Amino acid sequence: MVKEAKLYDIFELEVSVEPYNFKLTAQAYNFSWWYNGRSLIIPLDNVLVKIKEHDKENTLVAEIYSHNNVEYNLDVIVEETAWTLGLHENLAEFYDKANRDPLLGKAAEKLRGYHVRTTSLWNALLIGVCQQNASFRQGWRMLYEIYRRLGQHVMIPGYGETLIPPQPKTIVEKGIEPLIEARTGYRAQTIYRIARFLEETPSLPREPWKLKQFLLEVKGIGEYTVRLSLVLSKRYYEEPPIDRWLKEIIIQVYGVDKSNVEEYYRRIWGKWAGLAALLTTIALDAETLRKALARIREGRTVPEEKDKPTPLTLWKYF
DNA sequence: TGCCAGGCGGGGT
DNA sequence: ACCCCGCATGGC
Repeated sequence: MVKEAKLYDIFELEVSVEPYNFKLTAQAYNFSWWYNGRSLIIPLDNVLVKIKEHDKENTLVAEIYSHNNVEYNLDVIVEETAWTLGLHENLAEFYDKANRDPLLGKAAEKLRGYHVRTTSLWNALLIGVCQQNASFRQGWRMLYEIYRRLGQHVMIPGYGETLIPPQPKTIVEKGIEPLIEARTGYRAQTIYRIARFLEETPSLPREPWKLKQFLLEVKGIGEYTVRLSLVLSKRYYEEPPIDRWLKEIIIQVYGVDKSNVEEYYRRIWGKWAGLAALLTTIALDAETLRKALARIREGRTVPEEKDKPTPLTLWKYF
């Protein structure tokens, strides 16, 4: 039985940073539950926020929905929505730098204005774990199966079916079996441990570097997963998530020795390293390493039209 | 059909 | 600070 959400409130948001591209921000690494080509759904703690572009330039219109009677503070919802979309984040310096980069130069033009659309730390960790030792497509399928089985399906008028993603509490209650059924393999144990850890830890450190040390205590969370999760949930870009895939790309593109990859990458990107890493996956359609390297050699370093899911078209398939 | 994929931990040296 | 292996699963 799928519940229907009701409209509670409407507000507008001004896009005051330049560059900013709503479409790219909304569609990248998203599922059809939360993006349909026009509207973006952001599931917040108690409500669902539906956002689309206004006829007026640099303006977004947002509607607040809920499937049960909730109390909420409008100011808090507005602030959380603006944070999720990165409406106060100025990436002009990043895109200017990226324009001059041999790998990201072309993509920086096409994707200019893309911002990280943040998600909760818990969701970000889930994304990271599903990417472990799997292809992009396998990882996102796992995530899709987890959400589909354990999330709460809700109808939004004028949108269709959306989903409130499962919280750690749900995972703890239902145990690892649904995670195994979602074909997560040995990652199921890690996901379960993360859920229990977050349930049992009442307050986490605010500073990213300290938070990182906490999270690394959980068996199954390593450097890559924790860094990616901090990029996706906190916009903490200082420490780039470099996996086997990006490492080999860096070695070949910049001609650095394998022992200096991270040091080099952090030197050229500075405080934008994590964002550059993420943009690289979008630029190359998250192709597996062999194909990604071939595309770089051919100079095809911008997203292409595909008949299969890519970071920008995931929402058309799942 | 055995590899291998956007990792990780545990074990070695 | 390295190197190596096993690990669920799915796709060549």
